[in-house]
Amino acid sequence: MARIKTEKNISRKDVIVTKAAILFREKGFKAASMRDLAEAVGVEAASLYNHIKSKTELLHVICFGVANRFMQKIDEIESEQFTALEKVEKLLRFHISEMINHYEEVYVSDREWKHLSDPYLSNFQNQRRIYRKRFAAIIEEGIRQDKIKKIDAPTAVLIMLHAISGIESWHRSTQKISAEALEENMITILVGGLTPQSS
Amino acid sequence: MARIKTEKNISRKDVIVTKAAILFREKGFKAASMRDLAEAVGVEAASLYNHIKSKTELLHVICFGVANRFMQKIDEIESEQFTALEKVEKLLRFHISEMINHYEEVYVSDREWKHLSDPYLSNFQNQRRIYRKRFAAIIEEGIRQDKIKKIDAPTAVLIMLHAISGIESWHRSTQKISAEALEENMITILVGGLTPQSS
DNA sequence: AAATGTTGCTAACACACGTTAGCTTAGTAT
DNA sequence: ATACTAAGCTAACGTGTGTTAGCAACATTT
Repeated sequence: MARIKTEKNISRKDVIVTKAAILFREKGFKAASMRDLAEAVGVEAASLYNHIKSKTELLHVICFGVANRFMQKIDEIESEQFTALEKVEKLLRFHISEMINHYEEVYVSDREWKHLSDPYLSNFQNQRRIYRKRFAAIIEEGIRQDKIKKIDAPTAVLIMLHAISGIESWHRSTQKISAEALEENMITILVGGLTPQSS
Repeated sequence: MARIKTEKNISRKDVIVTKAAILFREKGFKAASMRDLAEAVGVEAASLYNHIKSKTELLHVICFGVANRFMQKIDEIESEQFTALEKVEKLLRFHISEMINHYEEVYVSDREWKHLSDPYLSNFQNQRRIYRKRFAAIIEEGIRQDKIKKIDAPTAVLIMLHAISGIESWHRSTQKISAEALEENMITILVGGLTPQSS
């Protein structure tokens, strides 16, 4: 009888969620089976149900865990006294570090949220829409103050968020540059693309 | 008995592939069933197999169709006499217009290629790797000529390709700006992020 | 009109999936 | 030691999946 190993302050459910994120990332939510997950955890499939309600619950936990962290961060940044451009940069750096350090969860939340079922699905989509609007509002503030190029703010948000999700490729790459170098390069290109001095 | 409607020069297989791309985009490859596809085409599931070999064949056709168009374009651009920055811009504009005009196929090729099976899978991954290296080489050429900022070229490629895949969100958005405006905004931000005058 | 290939249908297969029921064993508290 | 809960196991369920076999209807050529 194989027990799920736990350390202090880490419940068996947490272990399952973490392994699920890895699996969902590499195979996709639909293609990853509970039997796959069970094997990764070192247990029979049915045993998982002593700790979780359903496969979809795992997706809920992952997606909303990530979404909440981003919401909390934008709350924090909005309430502080920075220029619009500094706020954008701080937000970008947070996105980058989340993508680097919580790769699996962020990736899954980004790509697999479609498979949420409906009370959760529309909730998630709402949060996402609101987040992007708040991000766009910061950029528009910068435009009004002539600190950011006169561009379409929602488009800029869209570019940045997706650009950052490209870290996925970096993660799997064999010849990686360092995480710090990656972050600086991204900031250079993305913030550089916003500031008006250029061409 | 419901026949698949065809127009001139469009085979029944083409009709199926096109509908499959739409379905794979909105539900994901694994979640879209052959019965779903059959319904979309207006036929029974088994009848599809008079035109195609397997579900995976549909994914092959979609993915390699897209990949080949990009390969052909980069061949063309490399062989012409432009500055590195012009080449980058041309490539970006091609990506953008492909994403706008062949949304479903490009999106599926981008997100669902993982579900290819192995002779095709590694082939596809190879093509992708090569394409990105060639793109990066163009950027490095620009850096050597001091026309592009001293950044890590593979990172720049990664940012741009993923940024463009963000057009997905634009496509589903209700209050869209025009396709032309979208293209100009993206070029402004992305090319602006490369050129050295900024900050 | 006959013959032939094309395209569809129904029925069914084998299999993988998420999940439940019922039971056993391991750990914890009394 | 005893009782209780937590966590595992085996077996099995119902359902949905991709796909095949065999047959009927249509379209096209002879």
